[in-house]
Amino acid sequence: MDDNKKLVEEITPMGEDFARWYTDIIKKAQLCDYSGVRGCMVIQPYGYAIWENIQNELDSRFKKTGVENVYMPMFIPESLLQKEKDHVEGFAPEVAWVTHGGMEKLQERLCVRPTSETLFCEHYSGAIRSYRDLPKVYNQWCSVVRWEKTTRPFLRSMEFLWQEGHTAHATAEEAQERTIQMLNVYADFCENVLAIPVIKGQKTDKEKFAGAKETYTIESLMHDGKALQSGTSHNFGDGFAQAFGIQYLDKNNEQKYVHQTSWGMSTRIIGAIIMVHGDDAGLKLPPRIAPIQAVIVPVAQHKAGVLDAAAALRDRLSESFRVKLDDSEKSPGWKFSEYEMRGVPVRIEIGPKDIEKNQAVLVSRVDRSKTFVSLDNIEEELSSLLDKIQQQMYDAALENRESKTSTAKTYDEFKSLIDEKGGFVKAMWCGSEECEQKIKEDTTATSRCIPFEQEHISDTCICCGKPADKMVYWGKAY
RNA sequence: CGGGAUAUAGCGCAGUUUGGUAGCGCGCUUCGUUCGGGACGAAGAGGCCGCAGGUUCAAAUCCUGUUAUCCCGACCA
Repeated sequence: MDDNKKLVEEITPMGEDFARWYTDIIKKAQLCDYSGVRGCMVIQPYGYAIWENIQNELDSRFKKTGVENVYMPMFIPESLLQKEKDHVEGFAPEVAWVTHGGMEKLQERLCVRPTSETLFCEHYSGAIRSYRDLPKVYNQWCSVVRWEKTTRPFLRSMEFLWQEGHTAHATAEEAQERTIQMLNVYADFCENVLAIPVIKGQKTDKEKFAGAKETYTIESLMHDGKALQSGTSHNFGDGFAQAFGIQYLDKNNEQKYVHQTSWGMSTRIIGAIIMVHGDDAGLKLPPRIAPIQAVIVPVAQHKAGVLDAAAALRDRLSESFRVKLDDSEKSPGWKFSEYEMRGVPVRIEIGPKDIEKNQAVLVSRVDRSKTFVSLDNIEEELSSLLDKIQQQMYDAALENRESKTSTAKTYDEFKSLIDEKGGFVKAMWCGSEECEQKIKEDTTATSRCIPFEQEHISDTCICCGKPADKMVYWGKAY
């Protein structure tokens, strides 16, 4: 076929208008819909199915590290929210308040949780008495509300789904270990399940979470060269413990404050999947997260035996894969485009000619390559094709990130790279917030992270020229 | 929260300047022919013109207000 032919007329090409491409994909793939509630989205079955797969994959990884799931209230009394000073200052501008219960004005207003540190802390302050009660390694799956000024589907909505893990430990070392452990879980999940390569590192003081001692992050790069914080893990030290009085008696009968962590990943990651992998033909889902891994499209389905063969194939493959048979009356060509647009990794065509030869056609979403495979060993063929696609998608994402990552030695070079090339720019930083602020004002780029994998680019700060020993990833971010 | 734009059938739009019977394309329903990259014909169904006020004999159209969405900034997962 002619590769230049635009199959899906409704999708704005990425190169023309990336923001529009993004919303086109979401609408056409039926991931979510707008609702009558400002800034809140209706997550549709296909989008929610992706979230359920994310939940399953993450949750099982969490549980292997000893995490237990709980559920906390969605309301936080104002007095409770205010116990930790930095935390409340960080979140106050964007919380929603409940002021009335029925007709009655409340004595104390309640905020709708923007995050649940305070609730976990209050619970821990009562539940922890002795070192024998530690560690507490809790997580909850829930939604939170932040009163955002501008919103975009998945990337920033007023209510969003996420998980938030909150732990309490006897020692600072143990808390730090847990912080990094969970960051590694997120990184492993992104790279191996979502096929999204990430940069692991630490946030600067300016960018860290309200109330945290240290914030760690995984940063990924979208197709348009903008960065997206894809997961975070915070070490709170004993700051919250002091504010909330969370103490335990250690083996020597001494009162000690606990050390805490929190970590989260949200439906925002679905935005990353779209923007890292998608192309002008639509969404492209990594096989390990795709709600439909293979769609069976019967060809000439009115002919005797075709639908039966397709249904039999579906039943067989459903034992090991997430498979859908589309036996609707749409033409095959329509179905090809439709499932391509919705990002299904593999299409399986089966028609009279195939049935005669005991075969089916596997078509990859990545490059539309066709393979004719015998029905005798189609499970093996499909399985290896899905693995291949998963790997190809990771490789392509990595290549895109590498091609959009550069190094700057002078400030002029830095500014022009940020401005013209975009992507990540690696540069040395002295550690001062003034330089960070100036860079942001000059370029709108922010520090994404101080990566664990450091490189020595030069001896001096890209901005002020003073001695610098930290290499930082900079970039424009979502 | 500032600056700009939009809201008419499920989706995409015309109609608004100059007030006068609600339109087009796609989709949807039924029947027939089709089927290996978005098939074709015929016949149908579908609207309080975002919402609330106002002006007028008459409002999708003019005036207020309001809500939602999009784009660009500032703020944020």
